[in-house]
Amino acid sequence: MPRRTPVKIDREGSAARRPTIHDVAAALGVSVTTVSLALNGKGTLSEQTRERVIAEAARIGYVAHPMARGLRAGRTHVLALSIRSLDFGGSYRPDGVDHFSRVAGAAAFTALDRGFRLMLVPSSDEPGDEDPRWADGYVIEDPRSNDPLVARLVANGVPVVTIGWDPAHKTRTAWVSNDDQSATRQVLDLLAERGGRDIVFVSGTEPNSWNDVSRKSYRSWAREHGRTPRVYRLPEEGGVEAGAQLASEIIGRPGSPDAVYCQTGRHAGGFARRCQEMGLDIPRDLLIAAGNDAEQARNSNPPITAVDLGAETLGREAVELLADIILEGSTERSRVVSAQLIERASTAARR
Amino acid sequence: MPRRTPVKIDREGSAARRPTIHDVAAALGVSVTTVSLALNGKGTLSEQTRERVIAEAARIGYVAHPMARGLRAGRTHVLALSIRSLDFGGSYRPDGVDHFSRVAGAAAFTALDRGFRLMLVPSSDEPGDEDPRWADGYVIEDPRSNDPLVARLVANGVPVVTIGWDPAHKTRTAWVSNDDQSATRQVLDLLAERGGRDIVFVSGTEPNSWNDVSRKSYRSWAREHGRTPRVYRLPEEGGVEAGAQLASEIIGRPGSPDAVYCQTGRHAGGFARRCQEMGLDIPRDLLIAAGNDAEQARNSNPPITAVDLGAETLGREAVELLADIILEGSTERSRVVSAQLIERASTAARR
DNA sequence: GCTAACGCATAAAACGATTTATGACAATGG
DNA sequence: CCATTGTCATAAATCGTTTTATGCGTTAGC
Repeated sequence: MPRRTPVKIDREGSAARRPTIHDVAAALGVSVTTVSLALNGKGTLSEQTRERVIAEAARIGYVAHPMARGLRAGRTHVLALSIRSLDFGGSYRPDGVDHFSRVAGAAAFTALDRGFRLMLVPSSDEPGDEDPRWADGYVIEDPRSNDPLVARLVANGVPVVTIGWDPAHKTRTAWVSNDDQSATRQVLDLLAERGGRDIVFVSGTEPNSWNDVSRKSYRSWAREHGRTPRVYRLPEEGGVEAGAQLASEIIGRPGSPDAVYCQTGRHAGGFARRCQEMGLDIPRDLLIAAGNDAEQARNSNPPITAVDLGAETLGREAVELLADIILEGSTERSRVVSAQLIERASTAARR
Repeated sequence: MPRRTPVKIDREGSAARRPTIHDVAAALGVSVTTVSLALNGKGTLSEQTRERVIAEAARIGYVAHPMARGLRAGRTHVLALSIRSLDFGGSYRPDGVDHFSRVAGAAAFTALDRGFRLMLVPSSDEPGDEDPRWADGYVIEDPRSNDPLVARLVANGVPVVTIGWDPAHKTRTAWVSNDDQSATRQVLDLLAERGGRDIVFVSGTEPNSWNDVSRKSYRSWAREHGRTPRVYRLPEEGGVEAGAQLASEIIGRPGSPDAVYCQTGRHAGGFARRCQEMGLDIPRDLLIAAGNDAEQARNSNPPITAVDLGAETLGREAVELLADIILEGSTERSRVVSAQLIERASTAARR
């Protein structure tokens, strides 16, 4: 006996009832098992039956109920994206939003391409937020060192891909990242080539791999080139103001540098502006470069040389990798995305 | 007979089995019905029983399986966000990303506060993309005129809140928006007050309410003030370049304006830069203002006066409104979010 | 003392798919 | 002619909830 006679009394309500697998089965006079098997390419069915089912399903616009499918099969076809650096101590941080949105946008599109939808999970560090029944896998952007969210997910056996890695546990998850070391050296080489003698490095304070690796690379580069490393650390949240503040403190004093490399674009923007207000000419008196290509770098005057981390590529590759792991059981562990050094007027050759 | 003896043989697999409603029921020796009723605040249960259930659920960390709940109750506890202006003709547009990300970020956080999660739905205009079984409601940012996605959703009886409204059907959905008319007039008043005689208006080409209303407001303002309206329309995708291009075409020619109001921040940034390259001083020779507070406005030199549309507020209010409609059956139709005029050096009084 | 009402809890039927185990029938082999 | 094998399809169990309809004692009403 069929479980329900399919639609005699059609509800008049506003929300139209979508066709179910039973409707397809009934229309063809086959069982729901057959329909499911045909649509999922499983079981042993004659090619002819399979085609008939597929055609009929398309005709009446049948799409499996996502919740029903998720419940039974344990696959939600949802990927979760957690932007760690966006949320800190529970409060929303509107800065740094440029990079985030590019990653999220690209990730969302890529997910769709691979048959997933992307869910935003602002990471509140509260247990329960990472419920594995919601998503088939997680992308975590800029995990912090010893990230608790990552730890819980991994412990629960949920596939995770990080963008950048947890500095305390590089091997715990698959990851996608730039080659931050070579990017850093490339920038420093450029600054040196353009006449930078005393190059100061300004880093952020978040304990993520981008900050870590870049800082280490700067130190070793300085050592190799017989220069004394000078590193400052500015909180990312400080933004443009923090950069300006630092400039006030070190420019025009004894030991004032002739070149600055700020990892954070906003810091670079603020630093540059303050220097100009103090009467310096960029690039004549001071070379300046930024470690990410934020709007502040592009739109400063003069525009600031910057590293384009390829936010879109990072987002896309992270999702691709995650999809490969989930769908194909890939054991790939990491992908390196190439960063692009964009030379602008702030490091132009001095005439 | 209980449906299943709860966990004797614990699977050794990696993915830990989460406790179900049956586990809670068994631990207390009550029925699953009781547990469900207690947890959802329904039915007639003694206060004592209710509390015992709640306590036990908390103790073992029970959280309802989202898919099971979604299937049975028809509520997914998911809100979908579609950024119409981000996707056009199937290709991802990285520009305009600043506003998008702020809206999305704020929306995601607000959704969590109201017990929802936010799903990103890049709107490909393909039927099926808007499957109402995925989300309890939709937020649609900057719908186009006669937006097909909006139409399908409304036809299916899905709750929709738009940010800005569909110019062809303002009453079809609930919406959240700035008061674009008063914002426009405020900017124009400022420009006039600072000595702008010949004020040109530069609009975008997307058929959304922001563009529509602002343009109309400019026209009526001009009429009221006895000035001849001059409107240019630049594609949003053109970005900074388009703005610069336009400046080349109209500045320094006969009828060259002494003030410009570009709706799009990127257009304003490009326009300003090109003017300076042509030897003009801002604000002495030309006043300039932008209709949204993009990075390009903030970081130009001099910084450009701009309208802060309050992206975070728009995202937050849209979700709040949608949640009120879904959760409380609210019949509220619209909320107006106040925009902030931010005066900067580009419209400073001329000495 | 009998019925009605009430308070509290539950059994069982959905929701819409996937998966497992099984069956019907035709063809093949000895 | 019976047993074996293979092909194709299906019935029924299951995933974990919510909801509907029902039951069982106890108290109240007359």
